[in-house]
Amino acid sequence: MMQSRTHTCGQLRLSDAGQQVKLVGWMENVREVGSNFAFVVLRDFYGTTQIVVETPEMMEIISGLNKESTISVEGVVRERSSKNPKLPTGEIEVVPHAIEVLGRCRHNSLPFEINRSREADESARLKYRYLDLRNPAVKQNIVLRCQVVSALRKAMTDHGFLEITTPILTASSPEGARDYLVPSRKHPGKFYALPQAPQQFKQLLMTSGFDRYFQIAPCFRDEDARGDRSPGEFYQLDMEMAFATQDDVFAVLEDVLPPIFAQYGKYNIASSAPFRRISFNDAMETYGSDKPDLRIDLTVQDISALVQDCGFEPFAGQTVKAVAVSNCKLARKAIDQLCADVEVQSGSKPYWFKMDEQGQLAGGIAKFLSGCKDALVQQLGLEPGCFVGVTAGKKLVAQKTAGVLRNKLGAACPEHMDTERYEFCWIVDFPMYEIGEESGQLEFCHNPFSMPSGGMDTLLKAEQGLIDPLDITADQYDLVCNGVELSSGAVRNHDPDIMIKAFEMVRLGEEDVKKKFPAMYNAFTYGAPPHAGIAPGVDRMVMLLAGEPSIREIIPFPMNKNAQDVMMDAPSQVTQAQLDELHIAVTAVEE
RNA sequence: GGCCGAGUAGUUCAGUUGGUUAGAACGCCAGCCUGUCACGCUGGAGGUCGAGGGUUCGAGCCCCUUCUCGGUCGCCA
Repeated sequence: MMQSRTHTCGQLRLSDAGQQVKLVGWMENVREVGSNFAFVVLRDFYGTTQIVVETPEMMEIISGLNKESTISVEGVVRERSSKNPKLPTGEIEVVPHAIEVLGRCRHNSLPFEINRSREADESARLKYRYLDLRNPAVKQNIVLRCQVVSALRKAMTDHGFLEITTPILTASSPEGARDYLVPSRKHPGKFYALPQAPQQFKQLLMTSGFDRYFQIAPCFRDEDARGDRSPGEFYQLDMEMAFATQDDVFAVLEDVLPPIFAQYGKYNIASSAPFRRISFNDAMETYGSDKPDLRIDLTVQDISALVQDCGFEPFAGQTVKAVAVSNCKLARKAIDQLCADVEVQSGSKPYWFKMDEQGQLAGGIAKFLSGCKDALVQQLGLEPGCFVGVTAGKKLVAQKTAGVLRNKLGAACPEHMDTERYEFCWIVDFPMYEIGEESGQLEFCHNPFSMPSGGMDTLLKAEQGLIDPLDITADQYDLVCNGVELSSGAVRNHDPDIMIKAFEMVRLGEEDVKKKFPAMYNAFTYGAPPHAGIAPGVDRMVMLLAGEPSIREIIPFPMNKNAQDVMMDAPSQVTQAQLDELHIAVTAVEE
């Protein structure tokens, strides 16, 4: 029976000198100095400790081993004759009298060097994720994730929320993202679906009388990946509150999140309650985005009226937006690169000009603007050294391009962006309906669960033509932090009559509501509480806290961009027998 | 699915106007080294230049096709 370790590799200090100890871990490095003398770096989860091998017997064991083998070391702690102040354990070393090989590493060269794995090819990292995770810098993000999840659980529990798990095998939902389907063995031709979110279950819990629910909920959506969106599966801090308003939901997160962000974040400053509230329309108008990064002090201004007729063809009859940057030190080359980046990301070309030190408009499109210089100077508050980025197009295009431009300018001009903090805001008053691009008709803008602001009255007025359906807002909100959409939430529509009316606006009716959400609709006819909720993305929160640009850095075992697990080889082929049992005929199999 | 970028040694990369035997660093192997800690020194092995086709006397480099990975847009109630 193996005796347990007495200490971890991060534990021993000078005060332990003279002690008999047993350490276990991975052989991270061996530095041979002379033929019978070597330093071994032993690493475990907690740290590293130097082992000094001084005898031929110990040397023989060590020299026959590849790096990354696991060993146990029994020996005596000794003060180093040459200390390393960079290491917590740098004042001591362990002199072994027994070394046991626990798990020999059979490979004398690894796919990448453990401590430099972050520089390695990402496919290799994902295939050998278990090696990648040995890198303390990689592992630390996963530790952070655990700490954050734990802190969230505690905070939610402290606020009186119950964590309730909801089914993973459930029914396909007709709205939203593409479902992951699971074939049913007992019911030929029928399928379960993995939940895109526990949306309907949590609303049913409210109807059941649970007052405050939360869950660190796995969600599954078969949609393409992004840098900040993992394909397939992700986790949400899903929550819902009965008899609650928008303000009640805001109050909970304004209480829960800032301390966690300040404690676990890369930056230790987070906005305090109450977070700024910005209407969707204002956000689009002022920041060119429904997820504005408030760390950037630049805003978007409308200069359509001033420049539409200036003779510059792309401005004619279009909405024109400007982002003015005072005291801008960007070189011409940097400006060109920035504009190119904006065009790639937004799909629309930005323009620019600046005011030189003599107070003249210069560069870019300046020559078209001589006729409206005074008006521009006044509206944009131009002074010598100002750079002005300009976007044009249909209103939404001009806004969104200006939003991208604003972000790029913020990143390029440090004096206009304080990166070292977490700036939260709520985006509120989202439109309930929009004109669908394909259908050309009125459609739900976001989700049909949200309560139209003003309830039945608003819908009736719209029906009577007293208000434009496009002006109807929903009691729906987003939580945004540093330009990242952390979450969507809403006051739910708990009234079957208002639900039907909301559906009628988009040419659907009671039958459609019943068909799409049978359990929820029926449940609401038995007396439902008004309720509201939200579901911040756990992965994105951890990403922000870790300061990582890729979501894969904060997921223990991430899939690649094409939704493959290259380590486990998923998705993979299955046997014909499995398919037969599930009543599935695969028509085309590629190998 | 569209657009952009990348693919050269185990790893990270360089490779000029198309021209001799494709280089460096790290890692690996061998030797030397008794206080290293990114140990050092000397030497060595290691390449289908993602794949296929084409142009050329000659292709890592130019052209076409294709595959893979990443970014971005579409998509994500």
